[in-house]
Amino acid sequence: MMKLSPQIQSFVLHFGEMGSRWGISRTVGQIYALLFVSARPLCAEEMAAALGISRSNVSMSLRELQAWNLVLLKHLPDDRRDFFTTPDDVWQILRTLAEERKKREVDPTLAVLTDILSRPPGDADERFAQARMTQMHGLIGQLSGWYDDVKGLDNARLTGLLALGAKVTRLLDAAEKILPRRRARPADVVGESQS
Amino acid sequence: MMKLSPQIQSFVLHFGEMGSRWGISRTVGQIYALLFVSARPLCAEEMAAALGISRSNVSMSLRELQAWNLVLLKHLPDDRRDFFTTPDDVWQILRTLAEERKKREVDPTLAVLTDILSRPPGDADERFAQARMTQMHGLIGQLSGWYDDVKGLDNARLTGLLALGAKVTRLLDAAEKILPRRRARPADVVGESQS
DNA sequence: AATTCATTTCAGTCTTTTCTGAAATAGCTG
DNA sequence: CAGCTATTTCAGAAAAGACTGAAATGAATT
Repeated sequence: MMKLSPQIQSFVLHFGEMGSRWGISRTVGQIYALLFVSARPLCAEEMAAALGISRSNVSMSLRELQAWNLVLLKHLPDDRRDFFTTPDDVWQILRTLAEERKKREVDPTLAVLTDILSRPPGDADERFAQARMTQMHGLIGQLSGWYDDVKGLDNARLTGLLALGAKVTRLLDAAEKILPRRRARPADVVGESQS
Repeated sequence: MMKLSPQIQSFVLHFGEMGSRWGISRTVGQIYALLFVSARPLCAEEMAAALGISRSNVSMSLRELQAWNLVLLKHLPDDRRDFFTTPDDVWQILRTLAEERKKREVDPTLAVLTDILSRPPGDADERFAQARMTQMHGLIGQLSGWYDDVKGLDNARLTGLLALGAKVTRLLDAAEKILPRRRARPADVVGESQS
């Protein structure tokens, strides 16, 4: 069934499991993992053999990976078959993943919230519910804005940003002392309990 | 089945759908959404009625939400029933979500990678695979480190950090000019294509 | 210790998702 | 265009997951 080295097999199986925790199927996760660690592009037949799954399953899974932009189609000279790889810059992979997940999860949620909040609340319960949704909308909006701001950074700057981490706040604190800024709009901070 | 106002119903149904895209079931998503927008704590019976699902399903879903630390158990005076709410600080909810997802997804992956990379590679293919896994390990390690660094920040600082966004890099660039730092360790940047 | 009310458990059913094999499609090549 | 070879599609089978009702458990009250 699987003629993979134990190490690669562990990796592939783990990604299969993880796939289930995300929205993707076990097979899609396994195929991605396999391509990721493979030294050369693979054709569908090879993947089916390596993972012990049907040819048609590979076909469907690859289609899904392509929809996620996680996989690259290559053509070898004098070979009609389709070969596949993953992009090799892991930072780029991260960007793609973030972008796709935002598109599928964050944006629709923001849209639903915006729509609901545009309608006037009926009774007190609805007014409360809208207040809560406003908080959530504010939070997601801020995260989304931060992401848009940061997604264009190149690898070096991204690494730098991460390395800086919480140290940034020293600057913020310093700035606060010098020019005390007005607080964030109430709607965005309602329910704040820590601080 | 559902005697909820249209607005709340939209919200609840959307979270049900989203739940499926995550590792959680539709029902768990709906219950969470319902509690989130509810002005007062709800008991299991009420949730079952509002969502048109069985009492036992509510019980199991609540158990799962508790495992995620996403829900709070309350007791009302002179009432034996268990009532539930969500924490009301959305930033705290975000922290909890991040923490739990890290625990379930990131940490196990890091463990698997560490284990595999501790074994000596056999042939050239395994050497390549390990190089790839090293890249991934480096990336996840950096993200994980950043998270650990940032997770303790209070709401105000977190907001500030997000608001700053990419602007931080100006500082990084400035620092770069003044004291040109040595590049990140090769293992962490192999395969870098952008920059 | 019997009653009442709430929660949990779980075996079985139902639903949804994933996977397969066979057939259809597509694209070369002679 | 006939013959290959590779890919895609899709109806149904298989597997996984979610949900229910009934029974068990627990906890408070009389």
